[in-house]
Amino acid sequence: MFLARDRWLCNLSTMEKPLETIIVDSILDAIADQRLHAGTKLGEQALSDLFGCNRAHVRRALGTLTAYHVVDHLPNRGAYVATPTPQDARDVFQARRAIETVICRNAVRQATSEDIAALRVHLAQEALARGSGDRSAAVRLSRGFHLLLGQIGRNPVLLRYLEELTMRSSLIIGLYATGHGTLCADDEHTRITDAIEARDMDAAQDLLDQHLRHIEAGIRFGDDAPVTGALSMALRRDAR
Amino acid sequence: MFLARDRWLCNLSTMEKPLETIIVDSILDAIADQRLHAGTKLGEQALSDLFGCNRAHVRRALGTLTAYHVVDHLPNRGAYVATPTPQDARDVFQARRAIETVICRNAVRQATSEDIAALRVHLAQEALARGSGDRSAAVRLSRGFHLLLGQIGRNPVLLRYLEELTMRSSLIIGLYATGHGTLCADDEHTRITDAIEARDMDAAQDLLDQHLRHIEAGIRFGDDAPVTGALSMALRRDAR
DNA sequence: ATAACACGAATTGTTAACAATCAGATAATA
DNA sequence: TATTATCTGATTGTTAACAATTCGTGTTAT
Repeated sequence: MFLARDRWLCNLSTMEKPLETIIVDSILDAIADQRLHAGTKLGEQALSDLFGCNRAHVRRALGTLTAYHVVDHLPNRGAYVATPTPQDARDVFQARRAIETVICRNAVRQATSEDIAALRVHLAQEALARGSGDRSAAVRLSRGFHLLLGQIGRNPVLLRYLEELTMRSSLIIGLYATGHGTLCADDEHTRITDAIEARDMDAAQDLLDQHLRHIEAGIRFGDDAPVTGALSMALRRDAR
Repeated sequence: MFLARDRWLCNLSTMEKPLETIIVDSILDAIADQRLHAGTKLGEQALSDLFGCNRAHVRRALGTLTAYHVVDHLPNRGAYVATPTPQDARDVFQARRAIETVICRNAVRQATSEDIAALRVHLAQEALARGSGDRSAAVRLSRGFHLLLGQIGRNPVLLRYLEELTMRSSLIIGLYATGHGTLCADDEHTRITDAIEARDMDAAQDLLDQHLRHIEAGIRFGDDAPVTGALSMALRRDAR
């Protein structure tokens, strides 16, 4: 039984992403960068115009985003960027601890020297973004560190869940973040990398668990003011 | 901001499920019951005829099943029931251990007496199905035990992942199961329930972890013979 | 006999038109 | 004035027709 792998490899050379993927990633990036705020309506016509494509494509993209629980789909009313409740936030972070601790142990077990090097490069980028005060890049790179860990862990199932959970975390942090405290986790990433390089499984796991608890502790619940942002403005990725 | 909850409650009285959900659940049940085997083609026209509906509905249903990783979607070729590799199986079971151990601790912490009673009822049903030699019911109820545990844990995020993972597990067991050994876990369910009732968190977690390892150990890799089954025959749920 | 090729049938992917539903505004009534 | 009813524009949901690709079969050439 032959899969369509040759076709994928062929397309990889030209990097022609399928249209739906482009839409999904654009919206996901906009949410991660907090250019799209919770509660923003994602109209089908508006998105069709923005991406110059058919409404059916937008519809499928919104479907997968709904499956990610990153947008809420209200029947006959349309799709809106999800507004996670405080309870949602607790559930998401508990799930992250459950999944990322295992990912972390996998990473310690299987990290190659190239993987460690990639982590160091990423840490440097994080430090750079931090130094230049680019909050948007800092958020994206912070998420990227966890995703990189997930790739090193080499369990696609856990990696996929991690992608979804970090995405929802971005939304949550965007909603409830206190001005500081939520992003001051730079040295924690460094310490986790050190533990991985030292092959200290328990230490790495503990550090990651504590790291996630710190992030969660930096969230202020209570006043939920879902700020509605403009759609076309948020989706242009000039700032990148 | 008002959600469409009233509408849902209204529809709950008449139990009018949305069409797509019916299709998804039918296929999922057929896979869980092993009436649909790995590799079976899920043609859009065939499904449209079977469910007497539009092809677009089938298309969406197949899309969500693809998101579940329960069917593989090959561009321009159609949808097939997924054929998990041995590596997939290992990844899935590692993810299950990561998630279900946390679910189990939640269950110990939050189980009410009604929850315990529900577990006991379920155990009785399992014993009954086992006694009558109904393998299909045994598989479904075995999965149901884990899902019930997930509901008691009261973390919707973890519960959703568990639903997907148990579904994929059904596929895996259907593919690689040795005749016996994979279903002889009845008393393990009982012992887990006992530990939950005794509020012994560590014991419950250990029992569940060992339970999952036993299931995984009962899988024979090596000879993958994806048996293709007939579609219309598999989807009729007379045997239920 | 086997491999390569071509053609037709069947299946998937895309698009646009149509129907149904909802939000907001306007008007009517107590 | 506040409330309800109705109407209109806009948005979502559905359907069917059309285009593109693939699969199986039969043919031909080596």
